[in-house]
Amino acid sequence: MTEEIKSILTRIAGSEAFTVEPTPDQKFGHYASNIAMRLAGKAGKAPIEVAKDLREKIIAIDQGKTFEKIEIAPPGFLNFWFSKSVLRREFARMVRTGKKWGKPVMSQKSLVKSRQVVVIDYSHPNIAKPMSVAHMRSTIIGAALVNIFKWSGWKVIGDNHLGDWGKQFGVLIAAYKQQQGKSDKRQGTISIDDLLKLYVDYSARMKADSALEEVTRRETKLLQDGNRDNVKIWKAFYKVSLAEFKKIYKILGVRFDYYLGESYYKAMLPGIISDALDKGVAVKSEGAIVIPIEGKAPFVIQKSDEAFLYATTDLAAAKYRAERFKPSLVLYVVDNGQSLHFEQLFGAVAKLGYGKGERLVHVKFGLILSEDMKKLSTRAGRHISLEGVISEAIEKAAKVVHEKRPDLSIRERVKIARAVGIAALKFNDLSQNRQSDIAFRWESMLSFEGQSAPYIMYTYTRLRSILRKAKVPSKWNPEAVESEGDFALVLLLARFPEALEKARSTFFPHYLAEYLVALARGVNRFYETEPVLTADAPVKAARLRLIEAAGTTLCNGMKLLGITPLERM
RNA sequence: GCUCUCGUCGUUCAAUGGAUAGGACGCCUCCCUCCGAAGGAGGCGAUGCAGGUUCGAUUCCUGCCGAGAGCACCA
Repeated sequence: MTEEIKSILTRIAGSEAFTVEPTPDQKFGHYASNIAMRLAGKAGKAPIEVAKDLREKIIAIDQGKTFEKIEIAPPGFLNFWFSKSVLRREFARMVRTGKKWGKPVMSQKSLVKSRQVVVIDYSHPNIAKPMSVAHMRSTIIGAALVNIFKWSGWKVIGDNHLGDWGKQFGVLIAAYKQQQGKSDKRQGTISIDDLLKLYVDYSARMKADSALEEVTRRETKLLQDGNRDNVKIWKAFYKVSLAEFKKIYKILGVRFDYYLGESYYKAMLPGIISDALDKGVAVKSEGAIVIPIEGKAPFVIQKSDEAFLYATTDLAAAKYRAERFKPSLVLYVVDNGQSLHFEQLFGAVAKLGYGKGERLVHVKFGLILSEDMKKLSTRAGRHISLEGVISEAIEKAAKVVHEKRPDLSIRERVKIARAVGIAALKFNDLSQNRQSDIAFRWESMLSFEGQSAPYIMYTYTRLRSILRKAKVPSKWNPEAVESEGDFALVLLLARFPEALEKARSTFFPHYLAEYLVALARGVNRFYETEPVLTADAPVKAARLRLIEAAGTTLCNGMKLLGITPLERM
């Protein structure tokens, strides 16, 4: 509907930059434009005068077909009210589109031809460490972006770039070997928690004893050179960890197309170095090999002991992805703290000419901080396990469900608690601007009221409940919608495609989350004031259709954010 | 020291140049005779400080105060 206004304004005023947006208040109309204020400066006229002029021209062209009313508000806003016939047409279009409401319309042919490819690199936990709440953000934000891009018609490659290579394994292998040496207990099954303990203990001792640091460096190099013992130990750690991660992904409902971890690229690393040297992009410096980046610290791609770093791996991954997937867009869903690394990486990729024409974006997000706003870190032992958080969320949800719905079977209550707990957790993350840090607070993270996933889910179940009581008739007439409440809901539903597109193009899922909250609120208001089941037959038929459209939209929106819609709760 | 990010009701989060700064939690008042109160209606309540640009600034620029992150061989 924004487009409709934009095209009319463009026809009249040319290609001047202006905005058309939903109004902050119904009394300012349905949509408003700032075009008159934009044009006023150039025309040398008062914005109000320009607005008056535009209004006359639009009315002359439109003849009342599209707009019921156009008003001018100081200091020069043009406020538009769509005519009832346009709103009914839009409503009919939603009903016709059905479950695909919000999907961009594309013919099958143009879809195949123009289909864009995006690689989304997300989650990437470190092998041998339990996934923490910090990895959860990348996983949840990444998964939402995967869904949103897929729904928008893109070909999506979801890749889990596991941290399964590098110095941390030197630490672990050194720690592990030392422990083996001490107790002659044989290599039994090792859990991921054992690995964490090994890592934390050894790191602490390493701080006090620099000789241990040296051992670590040696073990890292041995692993990278393919030493049999070290590779064997590494493989065992890998297996244990991945099984653990997959358990959590299953609970979260997240799937990856690929698990191309850092180790996957190890054979390509020497080639990257020689390529960079051959192209004259990299130089030797202080014994290491670096790629200088203007205005920034140089990008070290080989250490002075000839070992590789994750910078090297990231370059190899960038090259590999460009060649294999030919994406037009690559998203790295990684926390803010690594901004410099990605600036360096993108600079280096450009110099090396990998993936020409593709856009690389660091989709950065804030850290999850502890309640005292300090950084959560594995090394400091302040680790909060993701599994613990998830089960606590589900437990808390279960308590509420048992209280509110003792009439349901235990089995169903368990199912509801699971869906609600996980949704609350995800939504807490997705409803916030991803770039800001968020404090780890149980109360807000597990909120079941107000601006939360359960609020949206609950709204949906109420819609479903109405639709269970009355079948949606196949015959209906959009002319039957008449009240302000009806039209307000139609307008709200009409904004879904725009909210979705904003979330997609900016890579900020919270635009979609916020929209869903607004829609849920609109729906709750709607059936507070507009009778559905008791309305006259034609109105009832139309309102049932409206309820159905709202339900579909909520359902689609929730699924995109990774929330499982429930029939009742 | 340098670079980047961020300071919004008591709390937490929105608002990337627009209208009376929006929601949620908490607190106060009211509402279950279409579905199901995990709901709805109303009230109280905020842009760190000082300048500047603009018709218009939470938003852009400068300085100060405060918080966080990063600054080549960790990931």
